[in-house]
Amino acid sequence: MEHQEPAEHSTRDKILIAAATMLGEDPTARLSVRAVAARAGVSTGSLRHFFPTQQELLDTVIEGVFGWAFPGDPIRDTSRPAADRLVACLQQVLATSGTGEQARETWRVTLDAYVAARPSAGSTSTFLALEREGRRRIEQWLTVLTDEGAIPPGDTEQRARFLSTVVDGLSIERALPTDGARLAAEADTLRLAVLGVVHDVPTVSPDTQVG
Amino acid sequence: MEHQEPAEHSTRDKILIAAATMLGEDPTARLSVRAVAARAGVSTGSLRHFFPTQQELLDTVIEGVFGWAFPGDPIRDTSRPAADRLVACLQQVLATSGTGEQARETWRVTLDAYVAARPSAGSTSTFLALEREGRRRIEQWLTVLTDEGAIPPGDTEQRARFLSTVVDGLSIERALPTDGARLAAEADTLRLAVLGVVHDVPTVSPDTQVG
DNA sequence: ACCTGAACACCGTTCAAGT
DNA sequence: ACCTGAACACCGTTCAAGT
Repeated sequence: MEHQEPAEHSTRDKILIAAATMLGEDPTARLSVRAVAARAGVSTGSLRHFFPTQQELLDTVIEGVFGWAFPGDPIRDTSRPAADRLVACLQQVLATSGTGEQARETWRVTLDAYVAARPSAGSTSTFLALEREGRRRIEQWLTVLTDEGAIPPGDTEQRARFLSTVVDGLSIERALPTDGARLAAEADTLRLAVLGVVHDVPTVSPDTQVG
Repeated sequence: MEHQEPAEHSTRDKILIAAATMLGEDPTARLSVRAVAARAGVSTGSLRHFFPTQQELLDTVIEGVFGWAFPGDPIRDTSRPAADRLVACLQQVLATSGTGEQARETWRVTLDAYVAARPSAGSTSTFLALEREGRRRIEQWLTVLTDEGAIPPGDTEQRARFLSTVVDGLSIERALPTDGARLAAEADTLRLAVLGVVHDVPTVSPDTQVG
């Protein structure tokens, strides 16, 4: 493999690196235009030139952070049933929570930042951006399965939100005390969750149907 | 029942009513100090006097919105669809988590006890007992609906575990930062969860059907 | 095309001053 | 105790002006 000298970072890269560094140093950091621009050594106007909106900057940074996590996902392995593949993808997400002491540490950090004290407005928006990115990932999986016809068309955003909540629940339960049965139950729970999303049969009787 | 003249709303009430109205008109509305104060016809300083922090105002308003909901256990109210009843019961469970500062306090206590340090064997068994009791309650609801024929026979314990996880997920999300959309999404998420439990149509192709 | 920095219209919070 | 409104230190976005 060849090695390349860094030469000179582009302004855009400097901005992204500054923002990512700040996030690394403090996950609750508020990535304001002025703070990031100063850290990157560029003007706010320059930052705006590459990232016309603060949301775009945040999304780009967080997308990058998420990107380093999952290499291949099994969503397009059509030799397996759609539900199985979706379960496998969610298991990958859940795997980042770790287990036992690692799971506790993960939640300790999160809760120190957001629950122990009332979070600042800045750290809140960072958290929401992270959360949104996680949902976006699930939405992509759902879209793949919908295109396949494995999932009936419907509100993808809402379904992603639901699955995201299930993963949150399993994740916090990993950090709490547990008996032996719980670990085995995880896969079943994910299967039931996916069932809520995959099937398309109305459960209400036709005459009580909502308009 | 007696009727009472509104007489005069207190300043505090005027503020809450203004904020709730704005939220009703537009769930994504930004409830800024100045906007709410103007709508209520009071000064920003006066608003701050009753709600020292913007977060406190928001929490109080949202708590109120959540509050107007559940008196008794609706599981046997056969005039409603089974799925609706189960959703209502789960909303009751979720309601005990509280919202805003109360939700944070609930989780703070739980996590201090079980996550901050590795818990003792004694506290662990207490926790597990509480958890088991919560699941048992959900199992009873599921049994009622199964007896009715509204839910196909199946592993009730597993289903209760799943629903319990969903409630856990929603509960921890109540303690974490949130945008306005989450409130509306809670009911939808519970509905999707119940969907995973209520329907009885196999999602696998008939030839792979379980006997 | 890239970059600057001032200007604009906001924001949440604080606080001296009134009643 | 309740209420006012100015002031402070921020924020995201816009934009004329430079290179």
